[in-house]
Amino acid sequence: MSAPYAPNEIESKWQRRWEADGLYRARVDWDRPKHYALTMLPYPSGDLHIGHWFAMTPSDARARYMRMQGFNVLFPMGFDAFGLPAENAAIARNIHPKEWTYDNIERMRQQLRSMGAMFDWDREAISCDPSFYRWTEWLFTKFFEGGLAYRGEATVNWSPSLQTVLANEQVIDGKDERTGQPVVQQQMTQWFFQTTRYAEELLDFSKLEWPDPVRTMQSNWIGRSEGALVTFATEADEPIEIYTTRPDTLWGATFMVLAPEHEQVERVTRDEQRAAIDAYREQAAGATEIERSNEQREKTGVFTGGHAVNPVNGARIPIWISDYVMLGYGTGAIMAVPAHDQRDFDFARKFGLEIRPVIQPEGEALDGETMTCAHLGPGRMRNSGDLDGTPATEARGRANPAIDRVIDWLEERKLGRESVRYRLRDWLISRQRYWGAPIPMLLRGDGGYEVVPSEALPVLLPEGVEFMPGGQSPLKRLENFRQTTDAAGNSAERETDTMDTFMCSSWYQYRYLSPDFPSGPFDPEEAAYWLPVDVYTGGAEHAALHLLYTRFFTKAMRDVGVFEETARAMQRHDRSPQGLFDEPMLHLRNQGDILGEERRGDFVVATGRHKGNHLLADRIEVIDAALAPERSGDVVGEILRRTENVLLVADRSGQSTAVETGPHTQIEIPGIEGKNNVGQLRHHLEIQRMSKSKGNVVNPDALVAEYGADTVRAYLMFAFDWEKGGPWDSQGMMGIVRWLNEAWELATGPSPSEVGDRDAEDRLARCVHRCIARVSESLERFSFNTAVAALMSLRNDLRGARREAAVGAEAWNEAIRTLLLLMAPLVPHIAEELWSRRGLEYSIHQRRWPTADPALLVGDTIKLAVQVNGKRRDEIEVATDADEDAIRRAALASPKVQRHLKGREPKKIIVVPGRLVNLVG
RNA sequence: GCCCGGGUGGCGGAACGGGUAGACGCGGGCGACUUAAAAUCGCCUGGCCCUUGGCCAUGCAGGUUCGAAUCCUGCCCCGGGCACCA
Repeated sequence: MSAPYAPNEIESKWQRRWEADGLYRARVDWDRPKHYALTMLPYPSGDLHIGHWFAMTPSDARARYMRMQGFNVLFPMGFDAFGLPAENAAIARNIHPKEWTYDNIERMRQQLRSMGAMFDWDREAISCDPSFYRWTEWLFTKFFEGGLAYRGEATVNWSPSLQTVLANEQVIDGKDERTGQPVVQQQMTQWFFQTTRYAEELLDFSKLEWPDPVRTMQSNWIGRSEGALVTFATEADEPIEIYTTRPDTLWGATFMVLAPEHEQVERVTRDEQRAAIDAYREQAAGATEIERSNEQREKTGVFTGGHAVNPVNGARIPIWISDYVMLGYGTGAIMAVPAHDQRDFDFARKFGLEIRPVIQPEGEALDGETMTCAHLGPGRMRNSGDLDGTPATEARGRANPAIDRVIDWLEERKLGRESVRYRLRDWLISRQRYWGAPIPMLLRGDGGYEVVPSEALPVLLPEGVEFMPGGQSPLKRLENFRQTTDAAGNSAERETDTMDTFMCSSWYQYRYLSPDFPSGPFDPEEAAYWLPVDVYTGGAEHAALHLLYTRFFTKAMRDVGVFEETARAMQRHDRSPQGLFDEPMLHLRNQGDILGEERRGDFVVATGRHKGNHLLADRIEVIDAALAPERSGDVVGEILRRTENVLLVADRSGQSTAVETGPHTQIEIPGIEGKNNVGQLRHHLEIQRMSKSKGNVVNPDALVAEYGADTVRAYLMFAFDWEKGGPWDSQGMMGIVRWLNEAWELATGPSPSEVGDRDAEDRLARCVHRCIARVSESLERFSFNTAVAALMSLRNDLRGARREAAVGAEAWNEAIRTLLLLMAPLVPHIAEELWSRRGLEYSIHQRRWPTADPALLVGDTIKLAVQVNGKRRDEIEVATDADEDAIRRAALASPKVQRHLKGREPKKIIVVPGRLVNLVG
């Protein structure tokens, strides 16, 4: 009898051995095909959680599978280490952000090692390390020199609680996406990247194999629209340009609206309206995004007193201002067509402005006086001069005949021109915080900006600084940091803002290639071989942020020439660089989220006295829920929630009562000795996102200690659809425990028989080869749960074979050998241990993946379902190579089939090879 | 409101371009072993009925097809994203 499976002993042993042997070091080898597998790097927040395991261990299994398939696989890991939490910890606990960050990294590195993943730790990159951020800074200077980074004034999102500005992508519903704190709009001068220059290219996903939802989200975020720019003359002799996607409704424009911040407001406003306009502008400037949207879209606005002329029909129309027009989109000014735009309609109704229908729907006469909502559908143009009768469809842009004709009409008369606009804004990368890469720019005495030269990089983040409770960056007050000299030796002021941390994660995949490379962001020789990333895995929450930024970054790097040397290196190795630097990651897969487990709350009997509608409890006893009907008390039921000392208890009828406990309340929990307190009572846990405050987090370290890393890995892969995730189920782990225990016994035990039986061995070989095919195909398409299922099936087959005791040593050894190879990517430690115990050559992870023998995937005979009129009635067994005629005869020979045909001849017989035969009567 | 996903046993989930629905596992039931429990092993496990057989079943209602979880139309739920973008 051999020793039982003891995961904790074997796992650390193999982890040490693999590390000592450098088993997972990836080295350039032009004779082998490469595979760059990348999984999103963690932020070093403190501890690795189960979500990290769920993201990384299946990615590791896929990388290992590719390696066994013969690819030279690079699978690196690092830390996205700049960011606010470190700085907040510094303020709260008086620890330097650097110390906090590196302590966390040290702990998380150990936790990551416990996964048994094939991370190449020689390539580890940490974004807050000067050797890394030196090149983040350098890339900024390249972008600046290439005209892609600029300093500009814009309406930006200022977070008072974080004391910094944020990019549009980082603001959701007027709140900061990470903390949920409100954000205000302010005009500020900041550093930007010209992401908008790439809007069109970013909309092209043709080179990418990315999930549909991510592509849609990015497309929506970029928000391309086709329309026209039209200039309206005004009585103030101040022509105003507007952007519209509906030039076909120009004849229905009955007023204009400018954004309150629009610079021409000043000049079109007439004196009698100036006071009202100024008041409105002031109020709009102070409002947060939330306040603007909180008003239930009730339209507000003020008349400027000025008028414009509609260029298409000469109509005199009033000019208003309103905060429903955004300065940052289009030209910040619109023509209002209330008859065909709901927002304009609402505004016109509120302020009694004219509504003039110019698109006539089929069979219905629109009347501006009586309309109750804007008409947005198709129709024909009317009240539109020569263009009356042109059909307007629901299509957008030139695809709509009305829009198409009107744009041509405008261009012929020089009244306007076709224009494409995007919702996407330039990326605001300045942050008024300390813990980030300094922006390597100097403000000269003459007011111009210059870059810190490459030799002087990195601009080091000064360490001896004092943190203020408010969060203001200490860099601003650090005179010896600020005061410096420019290239000419004149005194200059250093930029004290740092860069958005999304900059670091936009290019980290390149630093991994050579994290110590001293003369560039990456070694072109490494890049020439490894780029681009073949498979990228991680959470879908980054769809519009990180994943859009990194695409922009790669294109920008390409355009400022960062990849030129890499391209030359590729050509030296006969690899064409054509198109290889257009996109960072070719294939993307998103895993879902693991949610908290549902748990019943304790069932309690509470007695005490009622006060109002709640109970002051003298005694609370936890009972078996099944006994509840037999017990009586003042309140009997399940604890739904606990807030401090107040329990919310729901009785059988669903009615809930607040039960208040005090120091004298006697609490009895069977199984917990001594005096119990209210904190030991368990409340109901709903399925929701895991968080410490909800008490529903699953700690992977504890699971690894109890079951071993392989079990945790396999369970995460087996229990969920990886792309979907779902609620944790602590009971399910036992299925994996049983599987691995039995695999251990099968592989360490003797073969079932001394002498083999041909038939039994043949049957087993078929099971093995079917398993090879299923596991391969599953891992190929990231279907980890079916890969584990196939391996469990093989375990069942092997169990059956052992019981039958008809398989000889040779066939058995071959089956076990293949089983271990197939298990290796998913559960690397136990596979290695069993491999070694069976005396096979180290390491299993360097062996080739088995291939399924097609001859063994099909038997001599095959079972076919027989349907009569599409309903399954019987099953027949025929020779695999039986022709249609033989199948027909066999089907007709079935008594069950004959009964259902009721003696009639079938009109038609459909034979689906390998599947079924359907007799239609 | 608009745009994406998705609704399959008690539960997690299978079912490659329409072809035997429910693989694999959890949970549950019965039995074996055991003084007992756990562990382990064996069998059963979508529902219903007139039970060597049959009927109904993939959110609901239709449709296309010899055949639909899969395709089409309409509706209902759930999850996510965007949200005065002119």
